[in-house]
Amino acid sequence: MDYNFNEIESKWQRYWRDNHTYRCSNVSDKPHFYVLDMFPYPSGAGLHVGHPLGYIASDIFARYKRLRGFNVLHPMGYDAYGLPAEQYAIQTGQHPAITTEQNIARYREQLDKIGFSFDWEREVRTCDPKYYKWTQWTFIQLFSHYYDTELDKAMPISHLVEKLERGEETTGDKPWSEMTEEERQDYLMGFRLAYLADIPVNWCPGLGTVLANDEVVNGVSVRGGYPVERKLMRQWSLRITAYAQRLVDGLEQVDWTDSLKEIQRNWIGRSEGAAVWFPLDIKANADVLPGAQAYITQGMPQPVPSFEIFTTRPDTIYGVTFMVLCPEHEMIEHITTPEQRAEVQEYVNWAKNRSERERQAEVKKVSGVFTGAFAVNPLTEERIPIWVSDYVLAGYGTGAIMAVPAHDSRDFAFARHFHLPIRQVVALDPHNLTDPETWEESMDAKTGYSVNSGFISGMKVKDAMKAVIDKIEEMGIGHRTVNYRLRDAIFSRQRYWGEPFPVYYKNNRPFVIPEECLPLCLPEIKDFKPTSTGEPPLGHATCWAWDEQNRQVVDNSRIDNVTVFPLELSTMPGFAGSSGYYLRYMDPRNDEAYFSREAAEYWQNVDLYVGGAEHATGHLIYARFWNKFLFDIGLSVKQEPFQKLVNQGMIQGRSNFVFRSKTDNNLFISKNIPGREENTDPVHVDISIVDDDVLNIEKFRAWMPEYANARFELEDGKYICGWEIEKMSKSKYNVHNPDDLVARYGADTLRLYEMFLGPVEQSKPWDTKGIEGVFRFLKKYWKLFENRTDTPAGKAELKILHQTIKKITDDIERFSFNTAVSTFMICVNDLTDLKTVSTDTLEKLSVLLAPFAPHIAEEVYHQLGHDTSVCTAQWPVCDEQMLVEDSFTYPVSFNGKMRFTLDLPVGISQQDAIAAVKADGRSQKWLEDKEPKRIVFVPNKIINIVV
RNA sequence: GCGGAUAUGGCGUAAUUGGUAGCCGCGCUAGACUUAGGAUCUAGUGGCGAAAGCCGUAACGGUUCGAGUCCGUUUAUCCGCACCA
Repeated sequence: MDYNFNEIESKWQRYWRDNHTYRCSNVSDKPHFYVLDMFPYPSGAGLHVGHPLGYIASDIFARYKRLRGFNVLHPMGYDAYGLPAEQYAIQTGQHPAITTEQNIARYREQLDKIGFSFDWEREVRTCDPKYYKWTQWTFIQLFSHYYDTELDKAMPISHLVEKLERGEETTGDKPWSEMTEEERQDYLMGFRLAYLADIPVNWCPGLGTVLANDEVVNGVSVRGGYPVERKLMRQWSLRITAYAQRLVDGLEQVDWTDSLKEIQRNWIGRSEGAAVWFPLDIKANADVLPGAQAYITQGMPQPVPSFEIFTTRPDTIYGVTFMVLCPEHEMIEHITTPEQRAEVQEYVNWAKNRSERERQAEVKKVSGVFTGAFAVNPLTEERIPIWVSDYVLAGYGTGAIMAVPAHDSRDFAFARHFHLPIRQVVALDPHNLTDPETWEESMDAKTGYSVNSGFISGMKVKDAMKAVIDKIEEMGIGHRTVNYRLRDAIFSRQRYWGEPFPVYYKNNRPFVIPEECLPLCLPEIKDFKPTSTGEPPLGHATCWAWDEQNRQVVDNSRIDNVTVFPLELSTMPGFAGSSGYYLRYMDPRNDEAYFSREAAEYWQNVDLYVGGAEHATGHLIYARFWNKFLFDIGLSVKQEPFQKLVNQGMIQGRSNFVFRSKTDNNLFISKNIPGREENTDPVHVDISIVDDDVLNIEKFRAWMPEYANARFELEDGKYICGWEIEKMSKSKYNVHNPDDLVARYGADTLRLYEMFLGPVEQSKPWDTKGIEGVFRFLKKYWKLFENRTDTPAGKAELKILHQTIKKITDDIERFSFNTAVSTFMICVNDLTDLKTVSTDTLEKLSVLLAPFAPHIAEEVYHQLGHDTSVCTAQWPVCDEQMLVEDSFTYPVSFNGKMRFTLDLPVGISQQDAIAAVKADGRSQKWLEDKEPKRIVFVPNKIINIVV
């Protein structure tokens, strides 16, 4: 009988479902293991062959761990909130919930065909109220906590209030006791981990929403590619910056690739340095001081208005020749001299109205303006001019810098452009200085010695840094500090299809609804566009007000701002739902809590997380932050959520193009015809109507109406298409669908082939050609099984089996699934050479193969007489005795060059081995009767003789 | 510009971690079986050479008895960040 994968696969998929084979319990004596995939956003395009790559790898590992006796949690769910379904709703009016539901059904159907071992009873969907109840709950907790820098953890906001009441903590301008209730609320808002504030945001008019930093690349939105502008808006944010240090430190604990850790470190961008106060030169600025009086810094030795700068190079403070403020700096208007006012005003306005994209595109252009004001270098008491320029960013440090043009390339370019002085204060050779005015570039490296620098002259850069910081701390004009590039995460989206905020507004101030009233369900609306007044889509909801007394959502008409208040109109961003889903899988049906303490204690954290590296600065940072917060408030039991992380590579597509004439829309010119390049434009063509880059002309004409009358200029009677490796996408017509491959070769072949393509971590273009090879392997395995014998295995057979057990086990542990598939092929080839194979060997082999090709393994296992699933079998153990050799074939080399091989008994001594080499006739040619100068003998490795 | 990674036959890749480079598969060549196609099977397949042999892991150099593997310099490709003071 032939290998009938269709029958086998549908039979066992049904069996696994009916028998709940992959159901996983939270109660078990077995050791636990948690294997997680990044849950997908169910897009309308369905799965292509790239999506299952990571799922197959994690499925193999999960199945392997089960066979090794672990209780394995291997769940799957859907990241169901997202922009595409909502954009589709705007275009068609179809409710995103319906679109999402349909897409999920399609995903599930496709996933089921591949034979994954997910415990579907634990499925979660981020758009399910039973799930997002806990997303909202976490938001309430974030709102009700602040970061206590002394305890270095999140604490209830009431803890801060108590400290303020006891006077252990001071508020600055106005004491807590004198504040009104509203002033107190506003003050506390500056500490809450989820807070509302006017902040510059990435506003995307094309999508009608704000976006987080990781959702914007090169000034345009990741989704849709619309331009993004800077805008000041009142928005919810998460104070992720409070966790910056812990997010850096935590990277030491986890088993991730160095490159991914490095990406996160860069994103967090920790830099050590100093904060220094530069006082204004009061004499020079006499006429501009009045408004600046408000900037007298607390704790300064003299009550002089000053501004704070941040520097990583305190050692260069003697080289400061000017200061620069960012255009948004609030002190500009108070210090600018009347003569400079018009010019400064104009510059600030120009900078403000520049789009983010323009600013980034013109980074190399130097611009700026002098304020007319001067500051005093606190160490040299020198008078230094204050400038404004947009190369200083408002969002980093204090938005003000001390410029050291000799040792900072940006300051250097600025100084050159405006003819400001450049003073060298660091030199590799202190006795051999050159005139900085002749330099072509600044000397930025943190090496060498300080020069022209008062008390630090002659010190090494590193020592000088420390000395300067010590000095400014002693003088009370600054201190040692750490700055992070990481920004707080903007948490509001002016969108419909997301989690509603459990927030209502009383006197314009936000209040959270009581936890017991969750979930606050997303209201129905008919129009998914922003309202005519520019409010988010939830502005269309008619029943979206909070009755404080009766604790329920009521009709908008009842809003009186006494007992009934308006609810928040923004919704949460995509990362809200995905930041804690891995925890919910541990206890997904719990209605009393996010997840029980027992479940968390049992599963701890994710042992193996598989997914794409594109989430490095998004999901993988947010989830770590989320988890650390839940750890602080006693829910999560581990600081780091994902112990080991494997990034699967991206499967790219190979697109085909036809070349359409620029002058004649119906004419297509074959690739290699001279002049084709100048006279045509490439147009994507569906890869299914191209074979080996040769276009099927009939199918092309039938493909789309606009091509019905296409004419062609052929070469050798064929139309040759162009090709390119691109991202696999529906719009590029280069998608390979897993369903087609499953129908043609079966799921087991698809699984094996995806693994066989190469290391899981590597990106590569999809190429279906080689799939026949693994299909052939399964057919050979099946044939082997049909020709089995009941006689016990011989020595040769046992050796092959145990070699395979050893190698496969090792390959899986190393996550090297491509070599594992090769190992299987070698094994089956070797066994085929033996003519017959024992049932015992086949049974063990079926267990080894079960993680990779579960359907055929299950069929073989059952036909060999088992009535339980191969998933519950025991992983075979390698009997090392079987692999012991009595002789080893030594490569014998002379002067490092291999000359011949020699079979010698295992365990032979060096003396005997050398004697054997000398006795061998072939060695005479190389020895030439000379005594060897040196002999290298590595048992079971090599014999090398140096003559 | 800064940071990270990668580089091996016509192609995807492998190499017990410093010990016979090219396993396994695709493709290709020849043959067997078939009316034919498909499927299957056998043999061959890094380059040069009739052969012995020589050369060969992006390039150059180094360490070593021995380097794809370790070190240095360079080149190319991919990814991340990008006025972050």
